[in-house]
Amino acid sequence: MPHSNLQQEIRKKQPFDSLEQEAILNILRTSDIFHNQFGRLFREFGVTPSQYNVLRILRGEGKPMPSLEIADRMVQVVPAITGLIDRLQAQDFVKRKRCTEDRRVVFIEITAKALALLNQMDEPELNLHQKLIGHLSAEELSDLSRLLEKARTSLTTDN
Amino acid sequence: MPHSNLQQEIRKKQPFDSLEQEAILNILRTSDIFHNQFGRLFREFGVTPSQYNVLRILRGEGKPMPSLEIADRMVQVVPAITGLIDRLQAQDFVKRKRCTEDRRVVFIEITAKALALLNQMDEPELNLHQKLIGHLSAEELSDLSRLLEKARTSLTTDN
DNA sequence: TTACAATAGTTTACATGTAAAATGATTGCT
DNA sequence: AGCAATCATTTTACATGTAAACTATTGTAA
Repeated sequence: MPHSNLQQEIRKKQPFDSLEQEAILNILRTSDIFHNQFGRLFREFGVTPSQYNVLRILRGEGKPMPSLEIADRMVQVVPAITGLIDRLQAQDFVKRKRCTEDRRVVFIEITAKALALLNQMDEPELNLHQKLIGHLSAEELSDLSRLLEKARTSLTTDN
Repeated sequence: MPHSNLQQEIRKKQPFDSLEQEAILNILRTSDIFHNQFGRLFREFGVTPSQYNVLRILRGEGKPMPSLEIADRMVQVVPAITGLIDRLQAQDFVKRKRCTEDRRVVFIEITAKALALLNQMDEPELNLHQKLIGHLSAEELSDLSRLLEKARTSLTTDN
């Protein structure tokens, strides 16, 4: 019989090579599944996860931001941000404003339309958070975040 | 001062709305970063993470598999598997074989060339696992896997 | 001041993930 | 036997993620 739930889920015949491999596959798989769930919710409101992410960053910042600074807060590679902003602009969710002091910089500003949409999405999103991991205790959630943050330290420090 | 490391990383001004939100963002972000790291490693060998994933599933199974069964073990939505197999076939990493009994089914078989490539990649991949989360103790890794598996139970049971 | 490096963003090319609809084959039912 | 439902897979259309190369602008140094 399989040792772990993940091993059953992916019908893996052999046990995992290591605890490290198992943990990493668990991270990737859980993320894929959750990302998919959020994608379905967001689609009902006409936006993709990445678009929603950009809008949340802009709302959180409270003022226009250079586009590369937005990209920087996402894991995202630089060139992808351009098309993302293009589509948000086409939907009237953001405006581009060339900076007068440094004409290389493009400031991105969120629109009232987008803020209204986000406002409408806040509760459904909160509900999905609860649905997905509301069954974990506060201690488990804290442990989970702590372990994931520790996992990332191998990369955030150097490299 | 920010309460969590994640809050610093994404330069979020406000604390998280909830432990649930923080945990979910930690899962998504860690996964993105790790996925990116594996992508870079795999690219050195000429394959993408998804392609590598398919080949690993085929090697693990030990015999040809229907394409939808491969898709099923990945989180992947069905239609994406077609193009994925197309490109693997173009690189001589898999062969398509129409099943004679049920002509709807296409069996996918891994080639010796792909097995040789996988063999060559085993050690580098193991090293990357170590590099990424080798600094977590065995207990931490077990806890992490256990918590992530528990997180997924909200979806694997029903829905 | 001119030459060159560094920055901010965009374009291009290609692989992927998602949904909806189409194709071809097989099964179940009358 | 005939035909609708089902199944495995593919096609199409669009948004995203990644790398490499390119443009415009700014900073720096000889």
